[in-house]
This record gives sequence, C-alpha cells and structure tokens, in this order.
Amino acid sequence: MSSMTNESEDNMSKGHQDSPSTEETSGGNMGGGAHLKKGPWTSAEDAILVDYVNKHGEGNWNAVQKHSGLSRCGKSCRLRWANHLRPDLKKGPFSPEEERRIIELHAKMGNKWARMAAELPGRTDNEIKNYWNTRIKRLQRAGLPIYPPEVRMQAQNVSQESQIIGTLPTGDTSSPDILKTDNFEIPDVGFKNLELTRGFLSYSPTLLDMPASSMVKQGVHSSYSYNFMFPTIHSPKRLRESETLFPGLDDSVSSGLPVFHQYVDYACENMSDPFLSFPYDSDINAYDQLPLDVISGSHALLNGNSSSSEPIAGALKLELPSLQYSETRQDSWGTPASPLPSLESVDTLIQSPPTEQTQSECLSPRSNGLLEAVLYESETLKSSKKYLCPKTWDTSVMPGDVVDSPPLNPCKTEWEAKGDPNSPLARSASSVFSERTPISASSSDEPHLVETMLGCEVKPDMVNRVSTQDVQKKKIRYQMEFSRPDALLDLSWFGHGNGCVNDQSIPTDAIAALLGEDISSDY
DNA sequence: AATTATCGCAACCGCAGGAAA
DNA sequence: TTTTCCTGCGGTTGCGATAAT
Repeated sequence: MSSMTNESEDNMSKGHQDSPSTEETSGGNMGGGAHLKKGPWTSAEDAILVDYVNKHGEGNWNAVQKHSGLSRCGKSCRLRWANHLRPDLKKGPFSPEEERRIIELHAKMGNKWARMAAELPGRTDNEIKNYWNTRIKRLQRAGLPIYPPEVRMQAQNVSQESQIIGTLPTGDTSSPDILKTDNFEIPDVGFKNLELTRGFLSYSPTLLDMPASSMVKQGVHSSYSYNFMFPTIHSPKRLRESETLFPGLDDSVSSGLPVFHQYVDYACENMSDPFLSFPYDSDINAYDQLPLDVISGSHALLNGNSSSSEPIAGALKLELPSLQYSETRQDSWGTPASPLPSLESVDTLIQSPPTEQTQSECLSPRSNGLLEAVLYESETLKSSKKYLCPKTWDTSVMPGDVVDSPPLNPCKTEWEAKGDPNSPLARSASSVFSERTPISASSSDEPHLVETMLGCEVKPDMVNRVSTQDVQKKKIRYQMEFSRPDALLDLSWFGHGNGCVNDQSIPTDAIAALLGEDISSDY
C-alpha cells in the first residue's frame, strides 16, 4: 500500500525516528561516533547519495558519510541505494510473471532473497522478501498451505517414489538443529524435492521423524513441538468459512498420491457427510504427512519467517520464525505415531478453520503444474482481498459438484477464504508451548491413542472429549498430535466410504456442538 | 464518524563471510 | 595466523495507510 517509497520526500516528518538526533547507528560498522540519522530518507539525502554514487561508484559505503556529509551509516546508504535509488530498479507491483518467478525461485532456493533478486532484474531482495512474507502471512492466516496442493502432491509423488526405491534415509530426528531450536523451521524442501528429486528426498524423512522423537523429546523442554501444530486459533467467522470440506475434489488428485487415495476417495464419496468437516481437519494431518507438505508448506511459512534457506534437503533448520506454521506438522509424516486424524482436528475444528491442507489437497483437482498452481494461488490471493465466502463452497460444493472450475479454483477459494485473524502467527511459540505443555504429561496416552486411532476407535473418544470442555479438547488435541501415526493412518481413520467414521459414528451433533456452529446447518 | 485491526513497505539490526592489514 | 573492517544477507520492527467494525 502506501508506501514510504517516496516518502523520503515527505516523510521526513513522519513518524519514524528520523530525527537526526537519533542515535547512532547501530552496531554496525559504523565507525565513528558521529550521530547517524535513522529512519526514512529525505529527498535531500537521496540526492546526496545519488550524487555521491554517481561520482564515486557503488561500494565503500562507509566512506559516503565521510565524504558526502550524509549522516547515515554505510549500511543505511547501501540499502537505500540498493533498494530505492538504483537507476535500474523496477518499481511497482510484481507482475504475474514476476510472481511466478518468485515462487519458483523460492521453491528452489528457499529464503535466499538476494539470490532471488539476482534472477529478477530490477527487483530487490527486500521487495521479494516482503512480497513473500506477505503472501505467507496470508496463507498462514488462512490456514492454507503455502504451496498449492498440487504442488505438494507432486512432491509427494516424488518422495514416494524415492521411498519405494529405498532412497529415503532415515530421518534424523535428533538433529541438533531441530532439537535445539524452539522454532520449527520448515525447510524448503518441498519444491526442492520436486526439482531435485530423490537426492533430496531424504529431507522429508528427516522432517517426518522429527515429530516422533523430537517432538516428544522436546515436548516439555521446548516449544518446538508446538510448532508442528497448527496454530489454530480461529475465529468463529473463520470457522464458518473454512468449513468447506472438500470442495472440488477430483479423483485426479488422488492419482498422484497413493497414500492419499483413500483419503481422497473418501472425501469425494463422503463429501456429503456432515461429518466431513471433521475429517476435513484431519486432513490436515494427512496433509502434513506428505513430505512435501511439510516441506513446501513449511518452506514458505517458515520461510516466511522461517527461514529455510537451503534448498536442499540437507539443510533442515527448524526455526520457528514468527510465522510458524502448523502446517508443518511434519511429524505426522514420518512418525509412526500420529494418526490422528486430527487431533487438532478437534481443536481445529473447534477453533480453527478447516484445515488448509486437507482442503487444499483435496480441492486441488486436476492440477498439475506446480508453478501454475502456485501462481494461481498467488493470484488468487491477490484478488482475494475480498474474501469470498467459503460458505459458498462449504455448502454448495460437494464432491459431485465440483466442477467446472478451473483446476485450482477450489483451492483458491479456500485459500483466500480462510483468512484468519487469529492465525498461528499470532501465537507465539511460547504460548503454544505453554498451552501444550500438558501434553507431555499425558504422553503416556500416546501409545494408546495411536492404536486407537488406527483402530478407528479414537473417534469416540474424541467425540466424548470434545463434547466436554475446552480443556479436554486441548488435551485431546495434544494427545492426538503426539500420537499421530501417519497419514495413512489418518486416511484409514476416515475410512473409505463408510469407514471408520461411520463406524465410529461420531455424532454429527456432537461435532456440531463442538464446533458450535454451522456444521449442521451447512449441511 | 470513530475506533480497531490488518496490510504492506521501508528501514533497522545482528550475524556471517571475505578481504585487507 | 590473527585481528579488524567492510559488505551483504536474512529476519524483524515500526509506521502510515487502508479496511473493517
């Protein structure tokens, strides 16, 4: 929006601390103790800097202050020049092509803004970074995966292949990084995998494993595990919006994912099921389970903040940037433990919007192009300022309906629709941690849960608990998360067709009660 | 119309790597 | 070889603008 771009001219007066008096610079390398101005640049300062650069060329930024009289540190001068004054800068919003390129590059490089900028003439790393972070925020808020489902699917396929091949290395759960960090960084693996292929697949495993061991280990010690979870704080409003279940599922989608098959089918077949919403959430888990997801989603997210920087699988940093995404539930992915359909689900359902992943995945019908998908997404977001009502979809879109929308449409809608003010972002790791701490305590339940989940018996339990109080809900959620086995399990949980769900017979009412809302009404 | 929440951008901060002394 | 300085990078913060309530 508005920007301070030109602000330099007028904004001196604006807030920022532009008071010259302001301190000296930061720590940097500024050498002298002169008072260095901070805050927005004025047009006069810009002129001085431009003049200086024209005469002396770029570089030697610390000399600028000395020779030009500018009360700005070298760092600041360099930034100003690089981000705003360089003659070759391309101003204005990113074009669709640029956006596409950014997504593509991010998939390849992760948060390597400078490198990405090098690939985009006229664009700065800061611009790209801001663009990306903004995008991620939106998605996070919406509870959507950063990368479109399609993308994940593809990635999934790739990873699966690798698994089959036996290339998957064992994840190193105890990776130092992981363990030591509170933050969960989502690696950029997703795309990487896609492009890089198997070599990187290893990456997924790692992530997967994390949950199991890392989470548990860290459980009490750190908030790390929490990061995996979806933040899930969703306003009621969101809930509604998100209720969409599997709007336009398309079989094609499933084709890519063997693992998901059941799930997909289920979704398609049962869209009408009131209970869908529940499963829906669970998807998330399933979703998470996908390596890509983990990767992709995380990537972005974390990237978002997360910095995932290494394109390659190898680098899996787990940092939890401010943008922690729950998407990452990588744990689910490799972990044998978590079947949980959604544990979060419960909670999620209650508090949060439907899950992103699930939806998206399911939604993404025929998409095939990774980039296309991504792009699509980005565009969607753009246009989405007006959130569409998911409701539309929720109710109206049923498996059979799906339809004629462009491949990604469904996703798109959801994508946008899910904006949630209460998103994960808002949650701090610590808070989450505290919230979940109890889990560890209940860890004992994990085994049990896992089994149950698999056996489809979980549901009842869940239901009961759910119907109880929030505390219990949380508890369940925690348990579930920790216990969740893997995606497959989740799928099974849903059961094919009439599967477990029915068997479990989780009362729709109960769910509705849980959600406290519209589920029933929607259906 | 006023207030609050959210968005997007520019700038700052700290760290790391490389070069020079 | 070690120390210091400079540059660049990525993450974070702060602020104005805008949208929503």
